[in-house]
Amino acid sequence: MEEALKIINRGTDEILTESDLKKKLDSGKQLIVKAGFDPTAPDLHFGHTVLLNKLRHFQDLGHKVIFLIGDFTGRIGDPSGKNKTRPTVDSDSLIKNAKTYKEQVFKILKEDLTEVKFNSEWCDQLGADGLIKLASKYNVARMLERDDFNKRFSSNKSIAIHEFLYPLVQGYDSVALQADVECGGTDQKFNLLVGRELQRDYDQDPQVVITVPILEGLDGEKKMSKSLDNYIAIDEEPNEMFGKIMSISDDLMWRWFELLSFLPEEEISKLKDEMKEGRNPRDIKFILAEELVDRFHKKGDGKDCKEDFLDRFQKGKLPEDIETFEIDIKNESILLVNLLKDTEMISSVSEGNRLIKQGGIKINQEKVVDIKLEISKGSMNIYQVGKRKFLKIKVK
RNA sequence: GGAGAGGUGGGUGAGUGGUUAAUACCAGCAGACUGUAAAUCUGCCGCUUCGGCUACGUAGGUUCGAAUCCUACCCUCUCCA
Repeated sequence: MEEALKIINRGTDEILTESDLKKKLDSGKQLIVKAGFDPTAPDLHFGHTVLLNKLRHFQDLGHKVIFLIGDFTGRIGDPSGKNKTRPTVDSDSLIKNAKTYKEQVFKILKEDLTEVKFNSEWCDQLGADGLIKLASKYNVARMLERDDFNKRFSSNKSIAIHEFLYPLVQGYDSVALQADVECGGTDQKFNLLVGRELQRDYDQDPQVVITVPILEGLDGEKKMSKSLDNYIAIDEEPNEMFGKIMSISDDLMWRWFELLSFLPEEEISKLKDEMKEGRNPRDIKFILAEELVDRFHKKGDGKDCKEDFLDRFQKGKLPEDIETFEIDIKNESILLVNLLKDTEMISSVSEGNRLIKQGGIKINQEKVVDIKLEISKGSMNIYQVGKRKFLKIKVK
């Protein structure tokens, strides 16, 4: 029991309320743990895993997780309302997205203790009547308690009416599922709490709300998200994943240790001490990168990536597994920049010219200096753009 | 319903008839340095068959010449009712 609480506590921001949680755990029954996900973004990234790990902890304790895809909520529209109406997710891509989710999510969650559900299942039946009834359960003053609503309201920014429906519908999900626990990011706190209120209204035992911190993305400042392109997807190539982890700042590294690593807290503070005493932060970042690559690929991959990384960036070696590309040309030779563009190593001729001027293109490890370099038919070389892009091209 | 503000390159945002492919910042990219794809520094940062071409909400118009002026339309925001 104490042990269970400790596991659940790690890495959470808040538990509301801990005494409720204790009670539920004490009851001995299998708890229903709910978490909602966006139907439009099937690419799970590290940011999502903070939450998924938390769900997994519950499963480890034998509880059941409901992975809720908010297809109905998504249909209402974009809350920030700035752009045109958000394209509605048609049922075909919905099914596809759900499938992708499943493939990825079970890298972390246990399949037999997970149920995937869509909230349209019960929301569609609500109808206008139901929605009105639901809306009557809450009031504007309380809605305005939500921080972002509050800010917008007091600074005269627009708040669309339907935005009020979001928390309500999300809360109604908890009612429909009779959730015991709901987990979400700290930015979801208000919505999660509405669930508690509504459940009480429907004579249910209110859910325990658990919030987890929001993970900062590669830039180290903004929250990790696909739209900001500062994310690492969990199905990213091992070397790519490793490299991206190595590219985070030394400061951000500690935040990631805290939120993503499974290392015991004592170990982490030991590493911090070691760095203060002069251990190279790079080596400490290696530990993090190895652990995460191992987790999302297979054990041992992390080590391979590390060796590869050292070879490439320390010793300047070429990577071992360079892809080979064959291309047919009409004439006896082709301009280097055109060749690179055709093989999509660069996106435009202008970019290529620029890279050559800056010394960013190499053929067989040798820097290219001539913008007008021609590559002749029948050649086979290793081309390098920048530090990371390699391709073996055979010109036929 | 009335009054007003504004829509500029991936983002923020200057520019109000002519060296303006468009200031600046951020992001991005390359190079140097480094025990890291950290930090820092430097450079680049529309496309091109290198002749040019296409760009400042959309469509027209004025002009030798417009992102800058005019007209219409679309969109966003603010204030009053």
